[in-house]
Amino acid sequence: MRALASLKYIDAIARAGSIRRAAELLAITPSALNRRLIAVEEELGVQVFERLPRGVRLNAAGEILIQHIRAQISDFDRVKSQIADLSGIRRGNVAIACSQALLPFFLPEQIDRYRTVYPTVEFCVLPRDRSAAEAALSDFSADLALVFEPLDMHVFEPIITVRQGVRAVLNQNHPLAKKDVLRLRDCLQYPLALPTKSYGVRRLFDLAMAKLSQPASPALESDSFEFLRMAIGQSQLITFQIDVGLPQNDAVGSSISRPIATTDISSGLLHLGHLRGRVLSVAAAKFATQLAQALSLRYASD
Amino acid sequence: MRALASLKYIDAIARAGSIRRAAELLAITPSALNRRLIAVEEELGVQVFERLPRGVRLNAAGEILIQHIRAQISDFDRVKSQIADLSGIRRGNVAIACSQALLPFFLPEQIDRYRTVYPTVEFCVLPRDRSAAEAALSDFSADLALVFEPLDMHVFEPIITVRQGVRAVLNQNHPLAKKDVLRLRDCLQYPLALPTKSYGVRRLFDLAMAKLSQPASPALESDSFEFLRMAIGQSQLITFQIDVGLPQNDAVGSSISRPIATTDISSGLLHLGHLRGRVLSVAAAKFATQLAQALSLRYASD
DNA sequence: CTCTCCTGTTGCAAAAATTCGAACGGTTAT
DNA sequence: ATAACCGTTCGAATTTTTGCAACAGGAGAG
Repeated sequence: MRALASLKYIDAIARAGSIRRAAELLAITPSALNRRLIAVEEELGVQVFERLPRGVRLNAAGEILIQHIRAQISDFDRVKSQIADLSGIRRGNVAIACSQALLPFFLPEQIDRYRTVYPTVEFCVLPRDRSAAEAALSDFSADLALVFEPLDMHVFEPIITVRQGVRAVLNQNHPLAKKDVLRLRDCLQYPLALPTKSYGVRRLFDLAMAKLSQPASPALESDSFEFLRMAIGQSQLITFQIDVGLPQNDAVGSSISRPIATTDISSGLLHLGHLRGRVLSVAAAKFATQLAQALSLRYASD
Repeated sequence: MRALASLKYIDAIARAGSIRRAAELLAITPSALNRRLIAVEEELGVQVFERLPRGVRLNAAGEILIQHIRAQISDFDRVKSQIADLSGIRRGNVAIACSQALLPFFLPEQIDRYRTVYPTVEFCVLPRDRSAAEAALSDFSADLALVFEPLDMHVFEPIITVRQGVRAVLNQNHPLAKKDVLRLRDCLQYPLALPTKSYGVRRLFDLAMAKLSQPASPALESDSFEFLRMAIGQSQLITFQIDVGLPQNDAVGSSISRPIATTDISSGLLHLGHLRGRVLSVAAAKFATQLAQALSLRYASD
C-alpha cells in the first residue's frame, strides 16, 4: 500500500537497525530513505531514532510509534482480507508461530486441507519457542501461535487448549515394540535420544525422572526433533514426542510410536492463541477455527 | 500527517458525499482528488465508492475501509499524544459528546480546571443526544461520551455511572421557593416548562406522572434547556433539570433550584464512557479520570 | 596516533509523482 | 431544451521524490 509506504520504511529501518541496510532491502538509496525518515520526524516534531555511529536505534518515541505502525500495517492487511472476502475471492495471508513438534505432520496436513478450499490464501510458518512465539505475536509477524506448554504469556489470548500425552518413538523392530503401552522404567533400559532442556517434552520427561529420583542420562541430545527422529534408525534408541508431533497412523518410516503410561509421565498442554486485543483477519480466523476443531476432535479439549 | 493524506482524503469524500465538495473543503482540484481515490481503489483492487449521478456513496468494501481509516487516524492522534507526553509538553485533543445538561456548568468548570494544569490541550464539546453520542463515538469524532440515561449502547464502554436526582428550577420569588424539598404535586399547581420527550429528564417526569395517573400538561416545551431556564424569568413557571445541570451553589441568576422528593420522581443515571475496544489518548484518559473523580465525589457512585 | 570502514547526512540534477485547468459525457431537475 | 450537478480524462505545469556523489564523524585495527 502506497499510503503506508513511509511507515513501512520506518519499520524496515527499525528491523534492519541501520538506514543503509534497510535501504538495501527496500531497493532504494539510503539518501531517499533517510529523507523520508527525516520528513516523518519533522512532522512529528520528535526524533524517532537515535543516531549511533554504527546505525540507528529506536527512541522512546520511536518505540511507541513502531508499535502503532506495526499494528496499523497488520490491521490494514486484515481490512484487505475482509474486503477480498466480500468480493468472493478468498485471499489472505496467515502467519503462524509454532513449536517444532507441529512442523512434520500436523500443520502441513491442516494447511493443505485449508488450501484445498481456499487456494489463494498464503501461509507463513515460523518455528518458535515459547518466548519467541510471544515476541512474534507482539511485533505482528505472526497472527497465530500454536505452542506447547507456554507458561507466562500475558499477551497471549488462548483460543483452545488441548492435553498432549508423551509417546515414545522407537524402531519397529525394537524389543519394546510389542507392547501397546510403555512404562517409563522400561524405556530407561535403552539409550535415550532427548530434546534439550528448553523443550516442553524434555521438561515433562525430567519431571517424571525427578519423581523416580533417577537422573536423566540421554545418549543423544539435540535441538531438532527431526534429527532425533532420524537418529533412531535401526538402533535401539528411544526418543519422545507429544501426540500431535506424530503421524496419526503410527508409522514414521521404519519407526513407530507407543504411548507412555500417563501415571509415569504426565501430559502437557498445547495452546492455540493469538495476540490479546487483536482482531484476526478473516483468513486467520477461519484457519484458527479449523485448527481448533481438529485439535478438539483428536484430543480431549482442556 | 502526510503519510495518511490519501486516507484522510477518502474520509473527506465519504463525509462530503461527493468528490467535488470534498475537493473544495480540502482546497484541491476535483481531478487531483479523483485520481488519488482511483489510485487507492486500484491498489485495493476494489471500488470503494459507488458512483451515483449526484455524487458518490460508500461501497460495502468502502464501509469496511472507512472504519479502518477513521480508527487509524484516531489511533495516530493518540500516538502523537503519547509521544508529546514523554517529551514533557502535554499536548492533545479531547473530543467529548455530551447531553445538553452538561453544557452550562459542569463541563466548562471541569475543562477549565483541566486546562489550568495542561493549557495546551484542546477540547471539542459536541452536544449530542444518546444515539448521536453513540454515533460520534463510533466514527471517532468523539473520544468520550457523557450522557444521561443511555439505554441500548452496545458500543459504549462505561467508565463511571452516577445517580442523578431531578430538581425543580424556579424563580427566587416563587411561592414554592421557601420549601427545601418539593413534592411533585406542589409543582403541578404551577405552569410547567418541560424539555421534549426525547430527553431523559422528561422521561423521568412522564414516568412519575404516569404513577399519579395524571397527564403531563406543559405550558412550555423546548429542545433547549438553556431556553427553558431563561423562560422562567420572573414568572411562576417551573422547569426541571438533573443535578449536574445546575450550579453547585444553587443560584442561577434570579432562579433557584430545589430537589424533588425522590419518592415522587426517581433518579436517573449519568454515564461517562468511551468506545468499546478503543484506547484513549493520554489527554482523554486523564480528563476522563478527572471527570470520574468529580462525579463520584459529588454524587453517590452507582 | 593513522587508517579504514561504516554510519548518517546534504547539494544538485534527473526522474517520477501529483496537481491544475479545461473539457467531455452523463443524469437530474427545472 | 436547458441548466446544474456529477465523475472522469487529457496534457502541461508543478511539486515531490529519488539517485548519485561527496562530506563529516565515530569505532576499531594496526
